[in-house]
Amino acid sequence: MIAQVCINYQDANVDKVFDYLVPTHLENSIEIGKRVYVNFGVSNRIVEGLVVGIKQTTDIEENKLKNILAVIDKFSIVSKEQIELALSMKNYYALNLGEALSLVIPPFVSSKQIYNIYVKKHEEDTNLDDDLKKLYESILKKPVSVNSKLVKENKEKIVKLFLKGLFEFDLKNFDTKENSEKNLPLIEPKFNLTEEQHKALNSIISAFDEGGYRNILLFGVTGSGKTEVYIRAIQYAIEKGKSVIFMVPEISLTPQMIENVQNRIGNNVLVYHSKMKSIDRLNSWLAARNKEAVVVIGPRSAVFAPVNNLGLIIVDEEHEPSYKSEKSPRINAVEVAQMRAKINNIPVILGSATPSIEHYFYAKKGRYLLCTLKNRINKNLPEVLIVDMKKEILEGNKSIFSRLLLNEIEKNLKKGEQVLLFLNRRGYSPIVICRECGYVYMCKNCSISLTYHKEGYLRCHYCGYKEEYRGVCAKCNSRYVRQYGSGTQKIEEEIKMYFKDARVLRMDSDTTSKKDATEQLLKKFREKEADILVGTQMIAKGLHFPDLTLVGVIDADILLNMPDFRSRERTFQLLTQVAGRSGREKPGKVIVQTFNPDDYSIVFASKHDYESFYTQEMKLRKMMEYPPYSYVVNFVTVAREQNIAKRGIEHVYAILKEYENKSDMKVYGPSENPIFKMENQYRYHILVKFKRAGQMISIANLIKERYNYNNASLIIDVNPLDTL
DNA sequence: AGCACGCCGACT
DNA sequence: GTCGGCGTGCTC
Repeated sequence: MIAQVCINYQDANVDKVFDYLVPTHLENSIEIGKRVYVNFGVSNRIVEGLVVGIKQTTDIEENKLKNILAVIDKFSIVSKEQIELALSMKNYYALNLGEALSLVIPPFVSSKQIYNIYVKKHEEDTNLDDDLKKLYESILKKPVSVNSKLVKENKEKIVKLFLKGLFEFDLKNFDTKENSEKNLPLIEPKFNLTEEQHKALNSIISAFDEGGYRNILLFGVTGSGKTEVYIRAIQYAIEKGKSVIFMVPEISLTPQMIENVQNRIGNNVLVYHSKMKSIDRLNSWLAARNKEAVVVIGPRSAVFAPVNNLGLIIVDEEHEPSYKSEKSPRINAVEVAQMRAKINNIPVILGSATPSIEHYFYAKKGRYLLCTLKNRINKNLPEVLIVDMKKEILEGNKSIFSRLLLNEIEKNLKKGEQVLLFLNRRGYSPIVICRECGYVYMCKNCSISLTYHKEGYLRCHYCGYKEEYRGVCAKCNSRYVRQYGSGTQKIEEEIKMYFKDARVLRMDSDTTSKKDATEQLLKKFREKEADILVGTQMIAKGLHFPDLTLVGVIDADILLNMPDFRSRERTFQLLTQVAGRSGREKPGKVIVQTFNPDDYSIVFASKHDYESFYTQEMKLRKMMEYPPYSYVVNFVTVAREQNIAKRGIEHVYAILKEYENKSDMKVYGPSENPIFKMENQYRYHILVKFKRAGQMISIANLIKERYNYNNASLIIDVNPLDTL
């Protein structure tokens, strides 16, 4: 028997699978997904590896083949399917094998309280040296975790005992939640599906019954009842004994959704996300693995849940950027969901009110199945008014608020209805400048201006650097220092000046950093203890307030002016989303303030016209050869010294040049990154557009393999959402 | 990651 | 002549 082992799976550099001979006494305990000890390299040092495959024969010469020394996990910590998924990710994102595997390895493996070293079975005459015996007895009495002091100080002895087959890793014995599960009665809805919902559900069900990998784009405007379609699809799958993974962009903003699903599906609903207590997370992990058919609901990481009999994946708000990881490995959970669906031969539902351009394109082309929900179930869409802020200024209004917005706020306050003011920028003002010498306060770690916070400090919104604000220019000592632009703090302050009696709440990452703060704020607003809610991105999504009838978008241009080809798509999506907060139960209004009142993303968002936006945007994408007309990879080199980062990108460029004529690609750069310096590291990048996905993957992997300038690290971002 | 191999400069 | 710098490549 031969085991295929990934060496040091957390580690980056041994990026290969190695064959090892399984000695007969280990044949019963070895399994895919368990970790093992093996000899590695010329000096035969003992390293940990993960079994990723088992086979009967090998091409490796007999004298080179080494033995598995010990199997160290009692049960396999990753499934065969998860390993397959990791291999798909490795290929698509040009990752190291180790990086890819670490995504599917459960976090409890390194948890102190949960995963421990145990004595496998106690034998009296173990025939051990005195100090080994001492350690053995100690662990026999009290099992220890990998991170414990005892293990760290006795690394070699522990390994020796493992090699003797005396130890194994296992879960700590604790009460599983099984008994405390409440058997609440299921709540059945009082309403029937609309015709559109029926049609969508039927398409989903027949795709499910047919089997096979299939993408279904569920394009439903806000309030058209997508959730109900999801729930019925989940019910259907569960009845057929299949599990479902239900992905949501952010768990903290979807408590109603979770509650909804739990009320309808019952005990087999598992929540799974990284902010859970590790014991709760383990419970979900175990249940996912042990139960026949479950629903796992969670954000990005839920796509890796170890469920059995996976029959359906649902991605809600498929267009949300939070599905993409900003850190390496830069995976996109939507793409990973597709990979997993493909592996399992099952359908994946992508739901959105504003589908990503690429996905809608594929749906229109027939590559995806398209289901549309056009009608809002109860009410009509809010009326959206655009205010040209250039005109406001020309006509003498220099305030942040347009006259129209102020008027409408006043009306709302009189009626006792609520207002939401949206500005995608926190802090007081994003720029502090000396009017004497022109100095702009910059972060000392990043090429980013510091944002003034009214608590009296300046903060970098990229690395978190903070310094005291003294009101004196750091360059010329002038007192003529001014703050420019506005963030949510300023909006809050100014709106209180205009409406002295209004009760104003602010919700941004500064006011929600404490635990439960988000819930508290939303509860206050829901119970009408406040009239106006000022906030960033986080108030744009999913919230439902019956008395909220006015939404003001203070500055619609922030996203629009990002140096990125998706800026219009983002703007359209965000405007549509935030507009959807208004008038959910009564007629509502939305006022959009902008300096670009004619930009099609703003115009079509105000008309709730996705189709026209799509058509217009596609013209641009085609002309500029952006996705879906190309596949984009961003290569970034990062180093503490500028010229080292530069040299790094030149290496990448040299390799790219070799392939430029052999494949259908266009190379842009090298150039400095839009944010050149970040967290004290300089960054250069090259953007490459490929005509074919296959070529993108092979070139990205080639660059990864051949890039060997170790002074500057290389980030490969496949399908980047932005290039900052 | 380690470790060996190998191909050049500065030394007893 | 050889000792050792670290660039390159391999580890089942």
